[in-house]
Amino acid sequence: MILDELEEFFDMAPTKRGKRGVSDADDEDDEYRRKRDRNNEAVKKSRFKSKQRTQETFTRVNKLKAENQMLEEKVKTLTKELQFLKELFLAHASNTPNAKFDGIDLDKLLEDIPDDKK
Amino acid sequence: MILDELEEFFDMAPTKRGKRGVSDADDEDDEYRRKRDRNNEAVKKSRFKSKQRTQETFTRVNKLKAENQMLEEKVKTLTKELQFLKELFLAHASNTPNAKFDGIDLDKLLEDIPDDKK
DNA sequence: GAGGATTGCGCAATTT
DNA sequence: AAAATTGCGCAATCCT
Repeated sequence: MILDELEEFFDMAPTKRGKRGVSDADDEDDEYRRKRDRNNEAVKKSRFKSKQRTQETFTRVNKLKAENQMLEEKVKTLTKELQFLKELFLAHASNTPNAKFDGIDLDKLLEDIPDDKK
Repeated sequence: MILDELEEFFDMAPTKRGKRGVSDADDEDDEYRRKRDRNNEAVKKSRFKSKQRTQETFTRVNKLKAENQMLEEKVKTLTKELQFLKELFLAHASNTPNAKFDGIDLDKLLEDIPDDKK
């Protein structure tokens, strides 16, 4: 612990601990510095990317939420439209018995359509 | 810069710089330490929460994606069903002219339903 | 203004 | 060997 602080104070490379004095082998100190600097850059870069991804994920959520609402609305509309048609259909069938509809259980027919087309 | 390192080495509180020597006033050093420890805990806590939120956001995206697919499927099904009904309707109307349908533009009627119900 | 919460930054270990 | 990722601590700053 204290050694670490001393290393920092004297700008020594921790990996070279004990191999040399303070005044010589500055190449290795320099190399250590270069290494640290490169890593610091890499860290910044990595964290930036990470933040970007997080931000994109938030954006994604909002897009999906909007899309979802649109779809819900569409389903609602289609369902109403379908309901209206069914009622119109049944009303007509009951008022004007017709060969085309005789013997057809409209309710069942209409219910079955979606399953048939799945 | 160098002062900071010395402070670290001697475990001095930066805010108390110059107010005292190294050997006395350990209360303040202790206070500094306690402060740092509390902050370190707060940092851990905060980062944990941050990770939690990120994770939840990812989960949210997946849920929404699934929900979206379900809704798309439903829309597709309803649309097909509706299309089928319209065709059946039109076929019947053309085959058996009826007072109930006379003068009604079925295509227009069917198209207009959704707008009416919006 | 004290104290927790966030955030940027650097170090070092680990991963790729 | 080098870059990317990750945990961690410090300090500045934000927020309450």
